[in-house]
Amino acid sequence: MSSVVETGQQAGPTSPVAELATDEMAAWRAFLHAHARLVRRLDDELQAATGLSLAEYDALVQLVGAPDRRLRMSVLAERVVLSRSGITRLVDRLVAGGMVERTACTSDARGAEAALTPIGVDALRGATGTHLGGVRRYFLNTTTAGEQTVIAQALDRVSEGLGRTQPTADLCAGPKG
Amino acid sequence: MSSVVETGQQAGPTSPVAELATDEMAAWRAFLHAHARLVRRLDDELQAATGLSLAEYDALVQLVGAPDRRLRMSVLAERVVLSRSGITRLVDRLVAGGMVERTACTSDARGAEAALTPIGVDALRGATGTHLGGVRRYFLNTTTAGEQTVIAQALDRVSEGLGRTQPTADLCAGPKG
DNA sequence: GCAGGATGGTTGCACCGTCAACTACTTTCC
DNA sequence: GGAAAGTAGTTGACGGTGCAACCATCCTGC
Repeated sequence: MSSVVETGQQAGPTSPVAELATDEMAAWRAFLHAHARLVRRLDDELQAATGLSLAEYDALVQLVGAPDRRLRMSVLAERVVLSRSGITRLVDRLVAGGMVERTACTSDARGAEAALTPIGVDALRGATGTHLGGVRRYFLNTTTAGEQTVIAQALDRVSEGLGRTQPTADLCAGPKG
Repeated sequence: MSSVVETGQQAGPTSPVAELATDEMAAWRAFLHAHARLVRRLDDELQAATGLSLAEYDALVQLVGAPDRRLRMSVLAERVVLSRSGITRLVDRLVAGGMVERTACTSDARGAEAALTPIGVDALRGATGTHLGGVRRYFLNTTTAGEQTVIAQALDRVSEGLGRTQPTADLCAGPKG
């Protein structure tokens, strides 16, 4: 994929995006592209089959795997990669659907916890088939086990790095002090 | 690895989605997670530095690489993985910023084209440094060349499959339909 | 050349997620 | 103990995106 860039009839001293065509960038663009399509498809299918969005499903998965099937709001937010307000709203929806209960945190009166209900467990169970089927069909069946291992390792490392690094702060005096 | 989805029952504290923990699913989860974090970071940095969102930047990149630096709306939509209405609005924003012009399509009066303006080229050139720097810092520097190659190949294959397959309709048709 | 159906693009509306501001509580430090 | 600072979560305002409806144009068959 490097249909990008050539055409440089105006490309003064430097073509503005020459580097986009490199192999490295191919990986990046493949990543972005595959994600967009994959998530769209999976989300559509899940929504059609169960009414759940991918994010909601993800939250249920996190909860079912948590001790006592409950998680602090902020922990859940971190796990599903959502802002605090985002998780508030997502949990609102799950609560409205009876899949989750919001309870006060015993050890910290500021805190709230989201707890999976039996309805939530059922919903998750129902959605899991659809979801895993989709992941398998569109992702796992198209890639080899070896590739999957590489992807998992490499991308975990990427996430790791991002979790800890600050925005750009010490590099260029970016936003967010 | 064993069964996949039969998820029959959820005995006691055991989760009904045990399969989510398999190696394959690890790849999928790493993929989702890395994407969420990476895109968030990159988008924030680009926005802070240039006022452009990642999607807008992507659209500019597509345009600069197109013949005559112009593209039909629908083609642009396909390339940046946006719906038709989404691309209409994105182009609206770029037009408002003077980076793009919307022109009628000479060969098809229904059609519209988005054409990059000199301002758009400048904006793109300015944004490219920030963007590539971010991609390099958070993605390329954290992964090896070999991993990048695997990722590019595997994920291109995934996109390929998704581009052609219809939603859930023809599961059997395979990625060639 | 015209009716009827396909296709390209925009608009109305609803949804989801963010940021900033706010409340309520906890922790720190004097 | 109490003020100040920090943290957890919610809310309001807002922006971006998709879907469905819509209009304009193109294409097909007669």
